Amino acid sequence: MPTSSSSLPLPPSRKPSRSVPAGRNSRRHTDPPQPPRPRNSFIIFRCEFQREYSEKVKASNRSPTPEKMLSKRAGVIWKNMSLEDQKKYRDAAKEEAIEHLVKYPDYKFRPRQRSRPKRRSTGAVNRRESIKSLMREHSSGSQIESGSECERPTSVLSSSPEPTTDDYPHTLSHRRSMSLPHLGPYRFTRTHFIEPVSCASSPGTGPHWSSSRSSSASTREPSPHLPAITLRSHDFEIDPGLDAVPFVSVAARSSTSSLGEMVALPECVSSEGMHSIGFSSAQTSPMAPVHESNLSGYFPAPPATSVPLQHRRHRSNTAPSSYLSPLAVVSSSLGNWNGEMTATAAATSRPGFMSITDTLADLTPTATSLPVTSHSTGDYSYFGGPFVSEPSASSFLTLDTEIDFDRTPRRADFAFGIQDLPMSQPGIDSTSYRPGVNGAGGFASSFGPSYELDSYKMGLDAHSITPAMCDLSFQGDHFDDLFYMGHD
DNA sequence: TAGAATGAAAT
DNA sequence: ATTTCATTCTA
Repeated sequence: MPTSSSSLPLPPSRKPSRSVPAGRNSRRHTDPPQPPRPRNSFIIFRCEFQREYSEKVKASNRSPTPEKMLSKRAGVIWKNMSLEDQKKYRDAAKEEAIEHLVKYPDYKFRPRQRSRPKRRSTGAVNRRESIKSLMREHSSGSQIESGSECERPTSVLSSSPEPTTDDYPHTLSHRRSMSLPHLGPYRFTRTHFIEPVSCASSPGTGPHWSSSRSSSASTREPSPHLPAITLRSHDFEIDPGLDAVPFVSVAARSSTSSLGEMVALPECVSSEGMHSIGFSSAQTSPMAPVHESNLSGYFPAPPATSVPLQHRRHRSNTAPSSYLSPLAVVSSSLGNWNGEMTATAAATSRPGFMSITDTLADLTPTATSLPVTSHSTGDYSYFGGPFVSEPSASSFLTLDTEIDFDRTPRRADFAFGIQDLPMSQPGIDSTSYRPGVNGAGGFASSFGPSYELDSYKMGLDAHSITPAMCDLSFQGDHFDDLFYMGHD
């Protein structure tokens, strides 16, 4: 096939500003820099789409940046695109692949292996065993024993002409989680309790792609005969599928957020930069929410005034963030950790708590088993009852907060002074929760002292982990999960 | 520097 | 079955 048919007018600025494409996963910075992978059809489309989009935005006076990123919308459009149109991009991708093959005959895709060892999904791990392993992991502190996640040097085949550079330092000293403080502010990583060891980023495997024409990949010419991307007006809307999105920005990605602060209801939050409540209709111009920069979360609309949440797309989650109760934290933690992603939407059972991440929401909510059901405020009755929703119902809720949901809450994560309180106090339990009157900081007085602990306990209960002892004495650094022994 | 999208390739 | 990484841009 003749490659060009270059009759179609190319957008003049063919070359994006990208000279070093380098995504964060890019292998560009590896020792012997490797050529990037050939783009797949969607990626090609996305590039075009983005270009088109920004042009349109520039031309018209649409909102500058309705979304942080266009990937999602590109995905929607891609899905709605006719197959023939898609095929054009697939062809383009194929072309690029061939080009790539010609250009880098020795290229081989070598994804780094940085994830933790996969869980036996069918393993049906005994809960007790799971707990023990949890204990092991925790008790080992920041040490991680298994070196299995090191990049295997084996990928350098013997066909490599040069002596392999793969004398890997098998040191585990360099961990990927350098940036992840153990005690500090939450970070959300979708790994698990313990950050995986990805050994010493040594990319090694030093083959040898003929480096003579190294940068040519960055001057990649998009295929000229791609179908024009037509952007319709709704492509500029905040969320075409969402008629009205009331959103509440709850505070505080402040790095100092403790769980205690996080449980604060938005209504309670009053410190500076803490919250804003607003309603935005996607039909109207996407006017900024009250504090755009602070917008961090979407509340589901109150049932009366909003669309049912049925039509949420699976992958759709623009919605920034939310804070979870400790209950949710522990639940999701245990869920993940168990390998059986039993998300609990328990957080939604409390007024003001937002839901679980979209990922978790994809899973079967188990909130019905949780004792926290009676906190309807009327305002957000959505949150009032047990959150039995279809999987997609809350999928627009996401959390990109700094919570590491895969980590068991530690002492430092809880509000000041909470660790000194007994586990249960008469009259003060999790159900005595009321929206605080003291604002965000007033955790103890607002929510009852044992709230978080109870919450934590309930999280465990929800997973049929019953406390052998309810003595949550804080020994060491984190909650003594060891006191909770599973039974089954 | 993470993360949003889909898909190809690898594990 | 699950992960990485192609791209780009923002916060």
